Amino acid sequence: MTAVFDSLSDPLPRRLAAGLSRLSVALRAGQWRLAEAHGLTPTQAQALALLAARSGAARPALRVSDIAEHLAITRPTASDAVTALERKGLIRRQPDPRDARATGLVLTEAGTALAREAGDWPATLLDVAADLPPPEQEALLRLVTKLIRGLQLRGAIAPARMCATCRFFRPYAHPADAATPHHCSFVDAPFGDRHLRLDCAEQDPLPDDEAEVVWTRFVSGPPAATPP
Amino acid sequence: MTAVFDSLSDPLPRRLAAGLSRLSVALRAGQWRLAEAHGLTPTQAQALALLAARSGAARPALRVSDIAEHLAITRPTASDAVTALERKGLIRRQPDPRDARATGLVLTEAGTALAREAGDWPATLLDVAADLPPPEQEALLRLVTKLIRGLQLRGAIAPARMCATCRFFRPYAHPADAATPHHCSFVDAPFGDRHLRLDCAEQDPLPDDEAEVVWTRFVSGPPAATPP
DNA sequence: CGATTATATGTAGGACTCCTACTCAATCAA
DNA sequence: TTGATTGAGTAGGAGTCCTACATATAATCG
Repeated sequence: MTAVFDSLSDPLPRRLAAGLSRLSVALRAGQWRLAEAHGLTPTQAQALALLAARSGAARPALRVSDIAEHLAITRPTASDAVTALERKGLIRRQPDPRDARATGLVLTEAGTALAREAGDWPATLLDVAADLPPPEQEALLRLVTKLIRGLQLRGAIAPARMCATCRFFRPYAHPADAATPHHCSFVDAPFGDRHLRLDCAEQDPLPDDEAEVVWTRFVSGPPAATPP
Repeated sequence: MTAVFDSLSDPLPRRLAAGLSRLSVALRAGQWRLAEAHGLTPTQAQALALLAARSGAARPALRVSDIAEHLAITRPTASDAVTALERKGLIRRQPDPRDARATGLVLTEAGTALAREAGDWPATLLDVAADLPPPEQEALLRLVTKLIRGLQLRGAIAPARMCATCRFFRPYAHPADAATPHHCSFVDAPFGDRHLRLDCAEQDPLPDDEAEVVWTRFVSGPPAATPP
């Protein structure tokens, strides 16, 4: 069972961290190139993309502290980035009707247009991901979902609007259908692991205790076939 | 085969990139906390860790440009970080005997000690990785290996000293042994996916064409059982 | 040998990141 | 109404990260 290498090697989690860190280096470098081509910095581009993803006529405008939380930076740093975006004419600050202390952030037209181009992902990363066989893409998505959930539970990351903790998510509602075993009761349609979302606009988060239940059902995999 | 969600969703590679980006955000934030606790910045800590990992009495000292390449930053930025580390007494610059233009970077004793503490990974990330069931850790390591290889082939990342492109790597040399199907001819021992390394000190890279052959054998999985 | 050309590093300057500590105004709770 | 909390911003400082440019050495080619 145990092999020579078990005592020779770093523990697996440590090597995983190292690997993810290597990916992170490449990702950050790619974001620099991409953002820079549009006169932005990675932080600005991420903030712009976040605003674009979360802007809806019906939803309240994001605030500076939302940006800070989502990018895991301090509020002053987020404030810096927002100031830069405002100076570049990509966003506007407007008073928040709900709270006179707060400032809502809204995209200008120029900002909306730029978010579409600069908010994308480095082409290299997309290419590499696309080169994986589809089943492995699916497996990776599921693993990444787990990691994000773990980070979220430990408070290391802002809550993601993911299927796995959504009110509309019914894991393995169609156990007989291997391709699309889950069900989304928002659009009322079956879907599979390959459709799992990490930032769905329609997501409605469950309270922690209920989320835990749904999550457990999701990670446990399909229920065993019922004996006759 | 196709479901409603196939047309509703972002393509899977795009969602994967988004997910990896979320992990990257958390990782970078964690690196800030960790490095800061030791009076460093993430870049400085990464440079220090790199020097610690690659320092061997027998090996030539790393140079500034090696740091820049590995961290995917420009040489001036790497030069800045190295200057800061030198000012803090953690490394020394010494003339390179092979090339009078170059500067070799060596850790001081203080630097060696600090690299051990500050060069580690954020505890949160290690915990989250360790919480995955071991088979999933193994699967993730294999997937991350593939992504890194892909980034490397596209020149987006410095060559990693990974098993999968090493002269001593014999993928599926023991096809009958599911737990440790590979073989490392450096230590002359069998090992499995869970032992795959991404930065092995003993790695000896194969030339591109031979690496391609070994890589293909690795990603193809175990050979089909021989018919009787 | 001497004149390129390439390489390794470093400097300069500027925009931005990122932090802590602080101010200010609005809100909430007692 | 007083006092604590919250959202935003400022101030100041070290560091990141870039593009250009400067300097020295090395390799190459007549």
